[in-house]
Amino acid sequence: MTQDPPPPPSPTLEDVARAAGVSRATVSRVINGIRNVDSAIQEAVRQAVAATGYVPNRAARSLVTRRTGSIALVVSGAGGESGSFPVEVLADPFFGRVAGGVVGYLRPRGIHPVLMFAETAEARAQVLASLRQGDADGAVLVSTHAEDPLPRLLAEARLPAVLFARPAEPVPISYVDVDHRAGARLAADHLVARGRKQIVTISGPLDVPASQARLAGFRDAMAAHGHPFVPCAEGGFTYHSGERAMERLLADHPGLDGVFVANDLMAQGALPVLRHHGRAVPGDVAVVGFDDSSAATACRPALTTVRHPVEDMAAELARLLLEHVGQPGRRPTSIIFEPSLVIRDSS
Amino acid sequence: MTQDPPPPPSPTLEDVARAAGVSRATVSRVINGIRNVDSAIQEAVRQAVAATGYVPNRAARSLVTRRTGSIALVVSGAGGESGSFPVEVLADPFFGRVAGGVVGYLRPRGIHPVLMFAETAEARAQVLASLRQGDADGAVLVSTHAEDPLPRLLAEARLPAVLFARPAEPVPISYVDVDHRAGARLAADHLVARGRKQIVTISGPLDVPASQARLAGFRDAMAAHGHPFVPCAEGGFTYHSGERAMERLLADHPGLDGVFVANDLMAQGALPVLRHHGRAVPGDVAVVGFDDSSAATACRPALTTVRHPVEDMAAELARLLLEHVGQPGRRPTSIIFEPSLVIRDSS
DNA sequence: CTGAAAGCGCTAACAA
DNA sequence: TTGTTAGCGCTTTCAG
Repeated sequence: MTQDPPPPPSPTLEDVARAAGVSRATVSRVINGIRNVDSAIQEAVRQAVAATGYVPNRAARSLVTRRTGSIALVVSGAGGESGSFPVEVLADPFFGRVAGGVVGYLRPRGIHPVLMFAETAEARAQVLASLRQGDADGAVLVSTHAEDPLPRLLAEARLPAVLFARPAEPVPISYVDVDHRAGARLAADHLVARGRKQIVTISGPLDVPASQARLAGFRDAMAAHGHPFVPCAEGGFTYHSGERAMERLLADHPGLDGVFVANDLMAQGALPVLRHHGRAVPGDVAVVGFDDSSAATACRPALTTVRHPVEDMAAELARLLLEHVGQPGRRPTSIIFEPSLVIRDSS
Repeated sequence: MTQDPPPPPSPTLEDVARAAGVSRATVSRVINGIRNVDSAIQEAVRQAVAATGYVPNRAARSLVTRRTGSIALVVSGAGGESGSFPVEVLADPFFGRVAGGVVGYLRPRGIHPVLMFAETAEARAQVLASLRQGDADGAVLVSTHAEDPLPRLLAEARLPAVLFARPAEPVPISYVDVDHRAGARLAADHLVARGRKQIVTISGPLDVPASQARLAGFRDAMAAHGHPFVPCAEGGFTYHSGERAMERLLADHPGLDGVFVANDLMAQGALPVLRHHGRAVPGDVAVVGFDDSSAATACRPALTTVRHPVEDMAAELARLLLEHVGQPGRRPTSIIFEPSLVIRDSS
């Protein structure tokens, strides 16, 4: 057993107060930026803080304020029985963007998110308990699947929470989302403007509201352009599902000359399949993705895609959550962002 | 201003004690699983806990135990001046695997990591302060660049911390790493066994110890096979840098028939370049990657690669950290994992 | 404008 | 085996 000298106890408010020759209360006021403190004293306190190397103790503060000052970033959804859910989710570029947006907003405010996963009933219970116990003041939720029970559970527990994307069934909870229909319309208009005649689409999983909206929006827009029927192959938002869907479409509609793929990752999978079947992109087939994720620029050719402002949305979500934490009675709000078309080389 | 009725105050130990007809201390003992409590009483307490819906208050507990019961997952390194560091890092499949491994170990133990980023001096200071004020009991550090000052800062502050990968300069801190040289040797042996004669390599950034070790290990093994000189193009572990490096190598060594790429992401970038230049893989050129990340199976053809057991390593790292948190004086340890070769279609 | 004092909910001696 | 008690470090009335 090795032993180092025990670390010196860190200074407390009391120590600072003594060094500054004032009371604990005064030091506390200065530290918390409360006005009504003589500026000479403020200065003295600041010096004492610097001299002692004082850092406020979070636990003590939380105990009295009943706030932890941190928030949870919860990834929820129906993961398989495998224990690998966290790995899969974290490797998803979409999640990375959400987390990045949340962190980007929170960090300047000195708060670090607590990462939690809720893919099983047990994990959800753990998350709920964690929040009730005060691991965080509220939660930013990202669901990977529809029908996620967690939003409702959080709302019922009256825990501050906000959602990335509209829930499948209405739940009294704030959320941000992108206008999926409008995005799909952008893609449709673009493919038609490029003179494509046999246009098909690869959708996301149809139990997800976002997938439904993208498909419906695309079909509506195509109908308005005089294409009442658009063949569709359902994918699962993964690279491999994109490959498979493209294979199916090519088999059923060999003459296709335009594809709208409901996310970039599937489009990344579709591209090699097209090439393998001798179709040049964009020469023979124009491809439009959705998201404008890192996959879009990793593709060859680089993907024309509908930009989903995920980072901005996530930042707004974090802002909303902090607002809810600050005013517990606040009514839920939803904010819808507008997508835009990013034209690259695939169409 | 909307108002809901204020939420009922959550029950405290005192409430449970009253309901069970015992003292706070006894309830505390039961909750913390301390023996020496009459089983009848234990049962009564459990019932009272269930009846009241009691959840222990973390802040109060931390205040006295001087433990938060959570750990920080810190991503460190020299990010650019852009504020997008978190987004970039989180989108990296490698980081996802590390985080997944850490979470996989921690979650069954009821602890959720706090996510922090430390790419600038300011951010590092914030991380240090955060740890000192008790946002977490210790830190798992993942550095994206060598010469990261954070490991040393943490060691000097005597904060429990562990590292993924050996630091560039020695620092008294525990870490896990893979045997990079051995992995590179595996790749060399394999390419030679496949009958390749003009073998080249794409290395990672050479200021990173891991990159140096992979390159050195590869060259040593090739030398042992009678190839004293192996051309190398330096990359930056990114998709695009892999493309560029492959272009350079092809220009300088048009006859190359085998490539060892120091990570899968760069290999994923190299593959389309080879195809574009009319080289079939593995027919004309055999390609071997490193990491066995998700990129390896997303490639076409699927990548033969050196498996880097990142998740297992990360889990071990989390275990090590908890050990250090538990015994503050504990000496640093390092654990080296063995890589293995995963043969797929690219060689 | 500043200080004194109470107490947040819990654990850990120490007594019994 | 159980209960009593003293704080952990901080914020926040309430006096002054």
